[in-house]
Amino acid sequence: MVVDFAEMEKKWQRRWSEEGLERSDIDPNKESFFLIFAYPGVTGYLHVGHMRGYTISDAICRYKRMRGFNVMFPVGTHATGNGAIAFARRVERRDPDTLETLRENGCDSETIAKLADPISVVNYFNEVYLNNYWKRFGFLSDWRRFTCTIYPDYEKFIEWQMIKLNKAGLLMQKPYFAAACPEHGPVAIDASETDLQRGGSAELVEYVALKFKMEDKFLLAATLRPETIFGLTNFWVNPKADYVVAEVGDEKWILSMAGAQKLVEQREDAVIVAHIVPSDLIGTVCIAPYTGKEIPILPSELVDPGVGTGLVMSVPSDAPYDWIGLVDLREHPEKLEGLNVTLESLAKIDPIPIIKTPGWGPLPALEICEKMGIKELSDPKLEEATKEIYKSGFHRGLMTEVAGEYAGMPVEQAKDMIKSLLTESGEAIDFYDLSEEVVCRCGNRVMIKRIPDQWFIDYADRELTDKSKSHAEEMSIFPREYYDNIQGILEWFRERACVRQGNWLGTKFPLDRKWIVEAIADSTLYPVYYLISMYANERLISPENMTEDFFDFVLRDEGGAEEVAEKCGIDSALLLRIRDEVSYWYPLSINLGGKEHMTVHFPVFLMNHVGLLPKKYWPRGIIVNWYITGGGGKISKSKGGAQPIPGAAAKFGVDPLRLFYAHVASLYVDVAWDDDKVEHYKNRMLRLFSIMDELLSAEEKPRSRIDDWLLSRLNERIRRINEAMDVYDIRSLANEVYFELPADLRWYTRRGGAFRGTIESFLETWIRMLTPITPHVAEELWHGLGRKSTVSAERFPEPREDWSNPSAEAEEEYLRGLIEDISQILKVTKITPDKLVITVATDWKMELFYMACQMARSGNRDVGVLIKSAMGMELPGADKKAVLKFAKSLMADLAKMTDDLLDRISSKFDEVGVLSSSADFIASYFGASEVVIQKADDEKRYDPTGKADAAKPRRPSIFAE
RNA sequence: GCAGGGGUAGCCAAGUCUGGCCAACGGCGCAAGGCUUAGGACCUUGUCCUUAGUGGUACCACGGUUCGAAUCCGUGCCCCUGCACCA
Repeated sequence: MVVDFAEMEKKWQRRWSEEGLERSDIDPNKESFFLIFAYPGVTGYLHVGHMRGYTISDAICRYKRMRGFNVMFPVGTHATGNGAIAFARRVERRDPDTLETLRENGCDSETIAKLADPISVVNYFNEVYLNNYWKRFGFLSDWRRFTCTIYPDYEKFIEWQMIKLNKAGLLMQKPYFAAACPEHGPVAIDASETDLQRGGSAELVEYVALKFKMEDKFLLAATLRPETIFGLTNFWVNPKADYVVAEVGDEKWILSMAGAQKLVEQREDAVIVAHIVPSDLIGTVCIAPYTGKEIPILPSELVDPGVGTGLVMSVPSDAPYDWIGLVDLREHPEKLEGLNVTLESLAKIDPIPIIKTPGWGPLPALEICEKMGIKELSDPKLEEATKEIYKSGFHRGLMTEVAGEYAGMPVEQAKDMIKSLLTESGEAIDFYDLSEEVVCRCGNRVMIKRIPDQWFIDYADRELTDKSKSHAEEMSIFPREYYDNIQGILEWFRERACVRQGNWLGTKFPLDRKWIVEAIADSTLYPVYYLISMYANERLISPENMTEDFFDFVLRDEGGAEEVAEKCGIDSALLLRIRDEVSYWYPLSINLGGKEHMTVHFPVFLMNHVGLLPKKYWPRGIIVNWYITGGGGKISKSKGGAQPIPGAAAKFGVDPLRLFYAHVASLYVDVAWDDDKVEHYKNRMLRLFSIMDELLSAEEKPRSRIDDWLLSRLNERIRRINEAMDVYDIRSLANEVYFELPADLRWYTRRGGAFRGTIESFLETWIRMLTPITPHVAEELWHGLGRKSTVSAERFPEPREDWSNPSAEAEEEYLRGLIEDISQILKVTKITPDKLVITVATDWKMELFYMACQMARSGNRDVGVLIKSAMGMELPGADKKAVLKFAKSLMADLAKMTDDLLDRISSKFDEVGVLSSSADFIASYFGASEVVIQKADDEKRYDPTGKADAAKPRRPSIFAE
């Protein structure tokens, strides 16, 4: 079968657009359904995996539309941040990978030339997403409402949001420590390294820097383990490093040059005033904070001047590096040459037990070095040893008696207490650093900078948190696990920095225009903005009209129409129209987004709604989707999927892709992309056309029992599908519609079904059900059936009483069970049957069976009672022994059955009748020339092996020869 | 570190909340047959062991609750994901 998917897609998309199916306007007679997917960030081309969530969104919306809802499904893009800037920079410096990607995606050189400008990048990709992705995939989205976070009208909306947050008391300012380049200001540290030359995976490290008194100055040692001060034995200085004196207030601090530069970023009052040579330090002593202990200063080349403050306090009991450092000096006295340190003084240094950890002796560092055979400072195992000791000591260790008032306390707890004690007494300061070297694009080293007046949104606010949590309980949140987890996430969510400076696209912060609103903060309330964007896009309102009063009125029902209209300079009728639009469509029914939004976007989306909009506008649902990946994580070339999205659409067809997304797995697991799989879905699509052809061209036969069966099955599946879609289980819909129903159809045909009326009813119903997932194919088939309407605008089937036929289904199930049994027997015996004898149980067994069913249904499954009643019954032809035996096995069977099954099995039907009318079918199925149907009590029965009496109700005995 | 998810037959993947039509949906792969005769198409049957339709063994491992467990509880082993100025 040849199907030109591309042409078919174009044809129907044009038709939908002509009919305006995608447009969403108020209709007071219909209930609204409003779904968005979390808009993508504009950072480059998307790949086929990204289309999964979007496609599911469209399928859900199409389903809802067909169920009679008035559906709103707008799309937009998120351009805030540095993604577009980074992209433009790559184009500007003609990065080969970037240029190749652009060309692969069909971007001509003229366009490429324009993409050195970030705004052009945004505009370019907005077009790509809209035309090459979303429209290409047949989405029925209201394109008039498209918006982007850097549009001037959108920015007015964000300004309003920030103003309202402030008025609601949800903004606050406090110091903050963030990565920054000394020249270019704030930079983003992330793996894509858009701002950086290297160091994208660095993390923020919070040290405590302890002050060790030395004459009139302090040595500043950064540590992660302040609780180990009790085990201090010495101090480490790198004999080759560059040290300086920094003046901080009226104190003089000594630290490495690099450390001092970091210090300057973190404290405005710090100034570097002098250099100092390491040999002036080594060999002298300093006084430890808190304990007041005097300790010697020793050399160690392992002290990295670039890490922390470039000075290290030594705790050989628990730090393998420190222990081996001492060992090293003892064994290499030449390292002490020219330094004022004697071997005798070294020999006096003994590790002090400070932490008792289960499984370890008093000096774990010595122990682990021994165990792992570490003897040299150059041994790479030192790192592992350090981690091991730290992990077990921190989680399970207790402070020993040397810790004074902290003795016996868990390390985890002592650490925090000692830290705050030292910082509060001025004996230590917080000191921030990065876990690895981070270098800005400009070549400068990125450091942690103190931002004294950072703005935050106070998501820790008690009232806001509580309201959000209780509202989340009322929402439809999928999957179930996330419904449960979101409670904890909302509780955990703290203040969040909401503005930033630097190289960044986004809205200027209205309270202080030196800031730009950060990328999560401007993407929380936006679903409601789609209800306004259309008016801005159509130039009915302009950004100047979009004042605080305007938004207050349309989003919060505040103020009088006339008065507000005058203030913001637009017509009051228009103002009312926009407000009505909001109140008709809002709240949002579903926000669908990827799993990465679970701890970031979804909570703030919810809390901003709760904090700023009236309760009637709080969102109703969230769906989280997992990804299509390439086996290892990213989409890879080996398994396919690396091609641009339009290429995939051309290769496989849009509908096969849509079916792949919907059926390959539930939304809540990651799935690897696989060309072969998609290819199979394509075949499945093609098959739909031939199925219809075959059905319609078959020679008609009169209506029979199998017609009842098919319609009843169809009806049951409709019921199941609608039930599944109540919880957005799109995979179940796909499974029933694309796999189960065709299987039913095959059985129907095989059983001789070919009644035109049934076939048309079936097709008509089935094609409607194909529409949400594979709309183009559905339209094509719908018209192939001679319908003139667009099926996308038709109603989705609902169960109908007149199709339901439980007895027809029961009969067919009985027959299929029998066929299975016969197959079993033939398989085991390897008989090719010429004659099949099927014997139905005797009447008295039937009678007993029904009675037992009645008993079981009324809750009585006791064998004794059954036997007693059986004995009292008149059962012609039955002997007591047989009755007893049968009653026992009967109750054993019934005991295992569910009520539902009991109900079904209890209804009477005529086994002999069903079998007689199917005898020909059974014969042809097995290629037998004769099928005999008989009753067990038939005197003329054919029973060469004496099996006939084994027949039970619903389980006839079988003999083959 | 903080939080969360998961281990199901050769592979992917339903089922687990609400225990019982579950030897476990569906797909893929494989085998046989059919159709057709080069099309990666389609249809049928089979695909844990055993067996005249029975029985046994199975849903990471071990233990428990129950008349009954893939499903509930406990312990252990293994894998994965997200984490805030990256959207």
